[in-house]
Amino acid sequence: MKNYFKPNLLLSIPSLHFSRQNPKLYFHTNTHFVEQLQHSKTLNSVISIHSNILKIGFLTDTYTTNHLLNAYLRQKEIQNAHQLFDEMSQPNVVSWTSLMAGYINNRKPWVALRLFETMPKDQVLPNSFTFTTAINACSFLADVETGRKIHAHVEILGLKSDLVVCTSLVDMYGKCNDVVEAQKVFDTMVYRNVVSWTSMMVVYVQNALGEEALLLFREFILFMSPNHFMLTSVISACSSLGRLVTGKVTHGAVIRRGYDGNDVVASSLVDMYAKCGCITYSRKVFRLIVNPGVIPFTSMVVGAAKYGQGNLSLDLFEEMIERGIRPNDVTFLGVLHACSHSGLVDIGLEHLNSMYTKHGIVPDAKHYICAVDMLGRLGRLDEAYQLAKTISTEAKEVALLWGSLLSASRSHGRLDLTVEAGKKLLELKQQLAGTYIKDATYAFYAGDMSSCTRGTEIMNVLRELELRMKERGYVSGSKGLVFVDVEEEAEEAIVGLHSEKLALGFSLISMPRGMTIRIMKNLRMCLNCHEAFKLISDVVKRDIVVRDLNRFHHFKDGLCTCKDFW
DNA sequence: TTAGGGTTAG
Repeated sequence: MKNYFKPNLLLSIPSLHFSRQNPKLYFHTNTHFVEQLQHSKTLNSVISIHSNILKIGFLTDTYTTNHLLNAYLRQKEIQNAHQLFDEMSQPNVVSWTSLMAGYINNRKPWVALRLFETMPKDQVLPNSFTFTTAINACSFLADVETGRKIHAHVEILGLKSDLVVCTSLVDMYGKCNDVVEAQKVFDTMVYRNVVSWTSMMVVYVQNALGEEALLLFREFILFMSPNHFMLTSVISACSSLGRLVTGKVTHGAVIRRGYDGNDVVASSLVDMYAKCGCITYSRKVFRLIVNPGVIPFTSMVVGAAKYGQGNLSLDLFEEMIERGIRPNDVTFLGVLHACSHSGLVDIGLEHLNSMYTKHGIVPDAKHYICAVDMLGRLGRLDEAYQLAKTISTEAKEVALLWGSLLSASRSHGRLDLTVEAGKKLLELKQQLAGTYIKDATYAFYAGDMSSCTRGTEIMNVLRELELRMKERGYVSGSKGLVFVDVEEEAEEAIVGLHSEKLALGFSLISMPRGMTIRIMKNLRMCLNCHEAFKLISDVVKRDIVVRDLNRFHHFKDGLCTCKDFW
């Protein structure tokens, strides 16, 4: 703590006058320090105030020291804060909770949990603030087991009526993918506000239950007004469902309420329009952001890449570098995706190499898988295979990797590598066989329906759909029914439509854990859409909400202000 | 009355 003792430039009053024997002076000086700490903006100013507090002997006062502790934490000085905490004669519950929160903000939530366990041994009992902080740590760690234990204590101690504690529980269960438990907490909450409703909506969105999120929102707006946090979640739900019209309506609400200047809201809109096939709208919204940071830029880079506008994607990447915005791992996924789909393999590989050398980002399995895909598409299969063999990652990604190579080998007539990739997929399937459960994942990849457990069944239905479309004059080809997701071929088909008018109306039905089927809007022209949805829902045995695509007729470009559309 | 909850890109 040597750096605490900086020259005292602020106060030079003899310490004699500041003893507790002079309560009035003591109070005023104390208030003075607290005010200074609350307004301290730099580490130097905090150190300086700390030095003055030490001189006058106020460090024995827990209230003042807590302010000092938090001033260090605001400067991200966790080590200094912890040392100060250790030096405190009587740290109270506020000191403990502050330090715990400090560790969470410094990305060390496990230390916060350790402190939480230690507290009672130090004769300090946690309160609702401490519980919220501990639950928050579990949320960061996705540690549902510890979360459940803390939840049990919350029930025992009667903290169940605390709005903030319950909201953090909803959030924690959601981050741990336990939607049922999150919903239980939400349903039994004594009080709810816009934050708790938003938390529950986010739980749904992050667990692929966008429809439930929108239903909850419809309930919410009956008696409360949404803020920008909530509208962002609604937009996010629309993105996940491909609900363009609802997204536009929400955009209208954003503008009417004056939230369109908010970067986070704008980023969610950029993403939503891109996912709904309206890259032009994404660009419009993006260009209205005054100083776009890494997230809106990445949304745009990824969005453009996905819709085949590789050059736009790469231009945006260059622009962000020129502006001094540091890209991250997600940005590079978008860049590699763009190169892959524009045939720019060597440029893509250069970007992959530059990730670490120029930007200090270590590429992970996702980046390498993207590179394998990129090489495979262009027929550089031996390089792709050599690279693929070096990648070790989790099962889901392994399937993606070898599925992609299988598809590329097949289309380039490389029987040897087709067999190799097929073997790898088969091995994986055998490994996973024991873990399959009823109504679980239907992961299947373009050009490889054999890897889907009900692939034949699904293919039969899709063939039937195509047949019926043909009966109504539809000519099969790249336009029309697009049904296989996960792999990019599906997206290429979307790009194949080119016309924004057509791409505007595709509907995306996403189901939990992997399976997604897309139906293009022009299917409606060839086949009764409800019929198509019904057929598919029969196959997958899930309830799919049938969307009335005819509604698209009622909306033209621009914003819809129909409030009750949600 | 110093400490606690929700939003965006893969």
